[in-house]
Amino acid sequence: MTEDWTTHFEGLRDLPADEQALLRRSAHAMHLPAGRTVFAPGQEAQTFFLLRTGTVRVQQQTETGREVFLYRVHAGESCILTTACLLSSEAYTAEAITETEVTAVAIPRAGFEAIIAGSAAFRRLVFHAYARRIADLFALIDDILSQRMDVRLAARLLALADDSGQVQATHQVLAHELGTAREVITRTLAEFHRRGWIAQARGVVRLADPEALRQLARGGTR
Amino acid sequence: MTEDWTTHFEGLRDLPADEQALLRRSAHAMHLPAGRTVFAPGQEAQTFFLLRTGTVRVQQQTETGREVFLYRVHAGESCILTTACLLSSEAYTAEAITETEVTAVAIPRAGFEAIIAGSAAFRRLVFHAYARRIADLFALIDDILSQRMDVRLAARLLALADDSGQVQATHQVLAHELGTAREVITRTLAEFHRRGWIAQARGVVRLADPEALRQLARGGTR
DNA sequence: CCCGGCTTGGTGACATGGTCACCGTCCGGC
DNA sequence: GCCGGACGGTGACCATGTCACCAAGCCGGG
Repeated sequence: MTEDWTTHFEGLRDLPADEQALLRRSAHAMHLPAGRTVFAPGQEAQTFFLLRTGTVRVQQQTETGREVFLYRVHAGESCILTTACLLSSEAYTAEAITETEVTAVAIPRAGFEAIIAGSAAFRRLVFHAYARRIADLFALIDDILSQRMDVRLAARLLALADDSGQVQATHQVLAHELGTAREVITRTLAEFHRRGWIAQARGVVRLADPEALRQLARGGTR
Repeated sequence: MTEDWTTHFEGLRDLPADEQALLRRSAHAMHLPAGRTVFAPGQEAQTFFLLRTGTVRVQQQTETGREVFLYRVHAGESCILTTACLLSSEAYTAEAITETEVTAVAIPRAGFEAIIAGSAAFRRLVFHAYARRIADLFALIDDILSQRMDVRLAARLLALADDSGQVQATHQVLAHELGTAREVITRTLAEFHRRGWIAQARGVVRLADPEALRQLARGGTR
């Protein structure tokens, strides 16, 4: 790894030269295809990751076999579950799967601990991510408890829509994202359709009245 | 603070003398009565806490005004939300309330950062707690999504029972702990009673058949 | 081209949980 | 003893989750 990848990560650019050198000595590049399992429940964390391109989905299996979407790791971020497991020497409780092709910087356990100890800036980078994700998790709990699938679905449709106002996703995928059943999505979309807010085709939802959806997502008024 | 309180915390006892001295210079004792707010949403974290005695309840308000119980901080522990907010300079998103009389060690922001930077053992103490709590949060999400109030209630009753198999709690309190409504608790307890698993009195639940409850809590078989 | 299997979506029946409204009972303070 | 508030019980109703089953489109093999 000869390239100076540290410049790709905000917060690492301004590191003192010796700390950047420490990073570069420990790290190596990683490349994964889409759909690959990054870690699975029960494994011990051995490597710290900084994502350069692509996205990774982190989800948990409940005892009843359901999959709960926890969060998504984007480019420039690290995975807090990995951080947690590395620092506490506990096994993973969730699984991570690449959603797209992924390139990342990998730092083995020993190197990670050395850098955490030696670099205040690196600590800040890691724990800022940590704190933000904790807030995300709280928001997720909030979201789950607030029920109201119509509100949650409206918000998710708006978030997933492309520039032309289309969402490329099957009911099944949407259900999975929101942690609910396909039938519920089907029913809720049917209701949206009755109101003229969306048009549907196989695997596609077209937002006909984004403003109405936005109002539902914001206000929660039905 | 002349007393050597560092011996009260596992993981701090074996600290090098200079790091212990650093700790003692920064810290001061705190004492709070029961029912006091420790922090509230929107506040900036200014002080790190290590709990010596008592318990603190951390909960979040949803937009709909509901309170979600997140976790409890026990003696010997620290509050991860505080750690997160201190390290990332973000405001609290939840509130903390003392459940009992509480004594704690308080370390102001500047001192905290100095110790984090200077002491590997202290880092380990803080981040172990951090990782464990993340796992707790995942378990909480799991718990919420698994539905089945009877299973969750059975588990909570067993956890809250004293030596004589009694739980001192009103239906309202139990509902609050599990993030549900009082009526649901009433209904579920009535069902447990019908099966002879518990006996009820005002403000008290006596576990008549803990084994049956344990089996429900474990197996999930109704 | 047809066939069969798979994916996607639609639907009704039912169980559970959350919410609302209202009531009876118990307890402690005055 | 009276009264207000806390506590518990109950029925009605709605939203969601689950199950079972079906229909329509898509695709690849023969």
